[in-house]
Order: sequence, then structure tokens, then C-alpha cells
Amino acid sequence: MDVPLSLTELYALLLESYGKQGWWPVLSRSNEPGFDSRGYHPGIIKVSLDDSDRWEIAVGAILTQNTAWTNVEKALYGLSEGSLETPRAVLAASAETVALAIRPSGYYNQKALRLKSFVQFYQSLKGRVPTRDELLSLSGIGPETADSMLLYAWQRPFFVIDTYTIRILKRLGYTNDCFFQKQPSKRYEDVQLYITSKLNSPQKHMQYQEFHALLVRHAKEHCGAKARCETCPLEARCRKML
DNA sequence: AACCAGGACGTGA
DNA sequence: TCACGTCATGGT
Repeated sequence: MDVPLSLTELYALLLESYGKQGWWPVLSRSNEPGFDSRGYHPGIIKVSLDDSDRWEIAVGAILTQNTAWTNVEKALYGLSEGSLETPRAVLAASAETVALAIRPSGYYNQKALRLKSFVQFYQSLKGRVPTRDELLSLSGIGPETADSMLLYAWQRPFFVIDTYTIRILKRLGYTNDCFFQKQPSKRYEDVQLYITSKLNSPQKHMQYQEFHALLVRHAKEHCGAKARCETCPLEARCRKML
């Protein structure tokens, strides 16, 4: 283990270990076969997203800020229960009503305001794809949330950098690469450029979607705050930094 | 019973 | 610019 994994090796190894993740997880609005009793279908790739899928992904991206996805799932069902699943329903509802519905996702007062703010922008798009700067100008939408929306809701090639990504790369031994020396404020774009410059799939957004989903899967399974290295598929190639 | 989870933003130094 | 506090629920 003298040389750290290249990013393409890492991607291949994760894919081989965990299989395709098929993000973003979306709630089903139909009774199609293959969905569980709650209408949830993790791991099934929808080739073409409709408008309600896009909206749900964008909402999920806001709700999942520093929050476990299981709680986001509950909040999404809360919105559905409260008939707040459409943009115009969220627009019409009070912030208090929205907050109540999304309560399980935490930070519910902040997030309710962020959703109320975002829905106006979303409707103003009228189907157009937003730019990254437009998303960043909205209150409560930072680089990760913006990139999550662009990558998963709008299928655009923006790699998502989250705490999992940083932690995994750090532990694998990428610490010596330039981007970790930078200030935290400018680190996001540096890490993003580092990663995307080394990936070369012709279908960029698909590779970015899958890679990021695999990193999340790997972090949840083996590389959490408390690492479980015993059964880790990357154990032999990991420097276990920090 | 602390700690963690797919962040973003305001504040004071 | 940086370091830190705030926002909050639910699972382990």
C-alpha cells in the first residue's frame, strides 16, 4: 500500500463492492410494482425525471442539510400527509404549517423558511435549468445543496462534496494533496475541481451521481465518524489517516 | 447518555 | 478571513 488509490480505482472498487446505488431516492406517487408499502423505491434509476420528481429532489436536498436521511424521509411523508407535496401548496401554506410537516428533519423553522423562499425561485424558472450562482444567491442554499440539486434534479455535471467525501479521501491518504491545505471556505471548490479533473466518463453527470452515492453508502456502512475497518472493502488500500 | 447525521449562516475578533 | 455558536430531530 505504497501508492494511494486513484480516484478511478476508488470508483471502480466502490462500484464493485456495493453495486449501483441509483440515486436520488424518490418517493413513488403511483402503485407501480417494485415499490415498497410506503411507495419508496431506493436503488431504482428513473431515466426521465418528471417535474414532481425534480421538486421532491430539490426539497430533499434542503431537508437533508446536516440531517440523517431517515429523518428527511419522515419529513417528506409529512409533507405528503399535509398535502404539501406540490410547489404551489408550499407557496400557499404558512411557514408554520410547513414547519410542522417537516418537523422530523430537524431545524424545521429554518428549513420551512428556506422552502418558502426556494419555491418562489423554483416557480419563476418555468422549467428552465437554474445556474449555480442563482441557487447560491438564495438564502439557505450553499454549495453542497446547489450541487445536489443541479446533479440529481437537473442532471447537470456538478460533483457534490460533503463531509463524507472529505472524510473518506482524508482517511484514504489524500491528505498530502494540495486541497486539504487550503482554508475551509475555499476548500469546497478545490476538492470539487480535484475530483472532476480526474474523472473522465463521457456521461459525466451519471458518473458523478453514482460516485457520490457510493461515497455516501461507503461512509454509512464502514467509514462513519467511528470507522468500522474490519469488514471494509477498502481496508487493504486505506492509510487510515487521522 | 453522549454522539452523529448527505449544511448554511450570523457574529465577533 | 477564521473560529465558533446556532439551528433540532431521531437513531445508536
